[in-house]
Amino acid sequence: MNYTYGNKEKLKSKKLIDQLFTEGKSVSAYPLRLVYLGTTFKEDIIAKTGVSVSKRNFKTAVDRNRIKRLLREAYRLNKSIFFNNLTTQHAFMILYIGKDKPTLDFVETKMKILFEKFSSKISEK
RNA sequence: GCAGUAAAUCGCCUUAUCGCUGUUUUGAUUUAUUCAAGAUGGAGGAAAGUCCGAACACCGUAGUGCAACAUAGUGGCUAAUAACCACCAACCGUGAGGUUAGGAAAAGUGCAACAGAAAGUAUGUACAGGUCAAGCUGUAGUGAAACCAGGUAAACUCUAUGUGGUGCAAUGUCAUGUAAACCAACGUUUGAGGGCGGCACGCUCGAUUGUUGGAGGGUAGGCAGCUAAAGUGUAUUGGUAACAAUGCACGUAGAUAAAUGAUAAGGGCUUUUUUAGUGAUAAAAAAGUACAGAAUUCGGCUUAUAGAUUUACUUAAAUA
RNA sequence: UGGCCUAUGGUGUAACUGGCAACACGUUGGUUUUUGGUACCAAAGAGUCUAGGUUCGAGCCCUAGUAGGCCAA
Repeated sequence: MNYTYGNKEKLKSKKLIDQLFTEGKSVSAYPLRLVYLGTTFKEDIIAKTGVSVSKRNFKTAVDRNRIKRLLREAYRLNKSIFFNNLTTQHAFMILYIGKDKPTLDFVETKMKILFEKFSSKISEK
């Protein structure tokens, strides 16, 4: 089992992010929302993932950092389950849409629901 | 004891598991960095607001005049400031103390609603005094201000002093692209047009050229800048103080869709309740544990902040 | 990171050089109409984003904050 979430797996290219938001599709499980796009990149990994929280809903940087850390933590601990069946490379962006501060348990359960929705949607096609 | 004033300090801790990131050592490799293992660093008193002042970088070494902006008691301190320190003055407070944009109204211009006879182009109501006569004198009345006039400069202005501009998205460099390329019109060595100050003069570059339109090609990532600094702590000396000098010790974050975390357990601290005790206090339970996240770097200021600690000082009324 | 702007009834805007905060739409009530709309008449509704200061007096001047918005490769 691999619980790491290193620099290579983070979504950092501005170009790719722009492409993701213009061409990507999304699924949501409130208060989370996943934007995804099948692409290819050089590194030998299956997915690049980023995380985002709106400044509109959380004014202070401390709250935003806290939520982004929780999202990353939930992704890190569960990603091996999510990508068992995934064969092609993808870019992901996870957005937090809610307005209340969550706990880790809450985020984990929601994220599991979110990726179940995603994988069922992928396998339909 | 209660209440208050001033200054200063701290602002959660420990362990376990799983992670993130900088530096470095060893090993492996596809020779480009990547991977593995080890070692060792990793948010604040405000990191915030961006209100002042600098360092540093570039633009034309940035001259003169006008304009614009800022500051305004005296002295000191500093790299520098509008910050800081001391003193004087005015105002507030019983007091310890606090606040101050605190130059000039005999250079000029303006402003003063309502009320009032009159707010300067000066003028006259009532009562009393007074006179040949007279606002000639006093008081009252209106108002923030009323009779040899004053007020207002956080109104224009004057005086003194100061300010070249733009900011790390500065700037350099590598990569990509046949790209200051190509087409059309107009202008141009008789100087077009530009050079990042608001204007003028002056200065300077200038034919591999300027403006407008058309039709297009790329980049939007990497590296440097980047963290050793007017550095931090401490002691002594000088100074009322801000601060300065000297000695000793330490070597202290560098991310870039943006690291510095998550979870669990335990312990502090505060408040409330219950129980025991004459009481100081002890035990148990519950709740709370703030404001807030580096982004080129420093010195100040301002604002937010649960709670805790220390030192010096004050006493009008009220209580013991 | 750096720079700039705005805030006035429920909504959109005025308020000159500091001197009684105004207008339209909307709201409420009345008249007209068989009823509703239209039209006409009347009324209520703010103390100017917050806190200080200057001034006799502040929406206006000054300082600090709050909220919202804009620009820059």
